Amino acid sequence: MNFSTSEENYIKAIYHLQHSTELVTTNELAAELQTKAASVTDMLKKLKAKKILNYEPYQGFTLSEEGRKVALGIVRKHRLWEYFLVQNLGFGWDEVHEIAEELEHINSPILIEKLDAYLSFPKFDPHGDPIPDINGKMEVTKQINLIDLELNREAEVSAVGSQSTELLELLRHKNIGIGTVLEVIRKFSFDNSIEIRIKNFPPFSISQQLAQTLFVNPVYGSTIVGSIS
Amino acid sequence: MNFSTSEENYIKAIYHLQHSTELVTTNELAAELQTKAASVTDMLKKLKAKKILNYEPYQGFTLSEEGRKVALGIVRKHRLWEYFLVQNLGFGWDEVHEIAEELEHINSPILIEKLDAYLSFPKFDPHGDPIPDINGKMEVTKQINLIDLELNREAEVSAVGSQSTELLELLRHKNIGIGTVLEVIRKFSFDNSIEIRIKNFPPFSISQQLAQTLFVNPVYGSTIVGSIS
DNA sequence: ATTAAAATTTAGACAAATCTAAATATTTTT
DNA sequence: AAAAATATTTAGATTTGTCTAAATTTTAAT
Ligand SMILES: [Mn+2]
Ligand SMILES: [Mn+2]
Ligand SMILES: [Mn+2]
Ligand SMILES: [Mn+2]
Repeated sequence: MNFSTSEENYIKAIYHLQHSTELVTTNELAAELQTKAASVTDMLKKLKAKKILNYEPYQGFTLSEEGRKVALGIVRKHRLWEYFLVQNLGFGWDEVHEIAEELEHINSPILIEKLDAYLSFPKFDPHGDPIPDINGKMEVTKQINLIDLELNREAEVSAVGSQSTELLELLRHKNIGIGTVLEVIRKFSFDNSIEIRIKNFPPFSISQQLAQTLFVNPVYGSTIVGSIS
Repeated sequence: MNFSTSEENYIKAIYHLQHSTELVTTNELAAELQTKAASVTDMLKKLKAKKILNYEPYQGFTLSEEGRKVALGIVRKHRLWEYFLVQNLGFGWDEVHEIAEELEHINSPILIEKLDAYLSFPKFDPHGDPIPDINGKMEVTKQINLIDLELNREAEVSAVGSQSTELLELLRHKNIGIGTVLEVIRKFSFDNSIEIRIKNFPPFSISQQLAQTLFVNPVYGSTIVGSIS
């Protein structure tokens, strides 16, 4: 089965929304795609007819098994192209999302397999998100939100929770990227800001909003103040 | 000004048709795009309104100066992507046209400039066609049609006149590609077939139809039987 | 349990791109 | 120069994707 660019954008958006809330609602999807609820309803009917969706009027919806496979295929294309743009063409990680948003709709399975091989089968995109393989399988990372990282525990930034230009611009300014090793020095309850230190740099503080979009992997064996042995 | 995929396909097709006949006609364009004359007329009005076309009803049409620039931009994208697909991803030169037909519509000037640099600014695509630079300038080759090549004059295949799968499949079977050095041994007036020899291989003959789609550059200083000095 | 608010769907309209069939203009043949 | 053939345009319909406004359903509040 083939899908239009518009259908693909809906399918991918539903896939992403399902990660937070199991059952997706019409308004959520309309907000995500910056369109109107009525347009969403129209597309829901269409996708249900194509057996991509489990959907009953007024009851919310989820992707069918088939729909999930389609979504993973689009995510795979998106993230492989992003990897190519950053690693090969020299784009910054904050410049590639819009372009990948177009490239993900190029329809050529053989192209994607050759691209994947050319890139040596990368497992993560420039934002730390896992790239599904041709069967839809991808690495699961046991990453945690920076908010939940214990004090004085070194951790490596593994992913960011949004691709907005504004966020990526801020991260660039603060010299935080995928792979950055940092630790949390203090947490301030007044505004939930936290003070962090990047390895070999002076500490500085970041807002709660920023901390919430950062995901990290604690570095194995790093010093935990007060821990025994 | 921005253009839809459909508008871009029309603009590029008109550009290509103008190479053979200065003034393009509605039916020619309809045949080229495999659509109906009525659809073409609709689009002609639209493109004229956007000042892309010189067009008066019933009188044929040509691209305006602006239209030519737009066309060259699309051709540039198409050929750069083809070059990438063959040189970097390992596609055969007969497999890339359809994919480039999609990729040429990705809208990101910076992407194309970075791709061009990544490929080291190639001057010709895998079919021997010149790649316009960012200003629309491209190398002009003094290539001639194989039909017009004098006997026993070595020449290098520089371009093919069509990207049809059928043609490229036949060329592959006969081991003819861009860069192949060959000479014409005999011409048969019965069916206008010609006998050629690829360097270091036994001679064989090709049909008139095939010879007409091949363009060659005579090799400088090659032996011309019967020529003086 | 009603009422009010919010979410969702339906109805009807619109723009883009296409098509078929009919009308009109141009070119070619007699 | 008229008739026939061909090319092109117009008229009206269709599909896809979108929108606004109205109707309906669900959820939350009194
Ligand atoms: Mn997209
Ligand atoms: Mn990404
Ligand atoms: Mn195209
Ligand atoms: Mn080409």
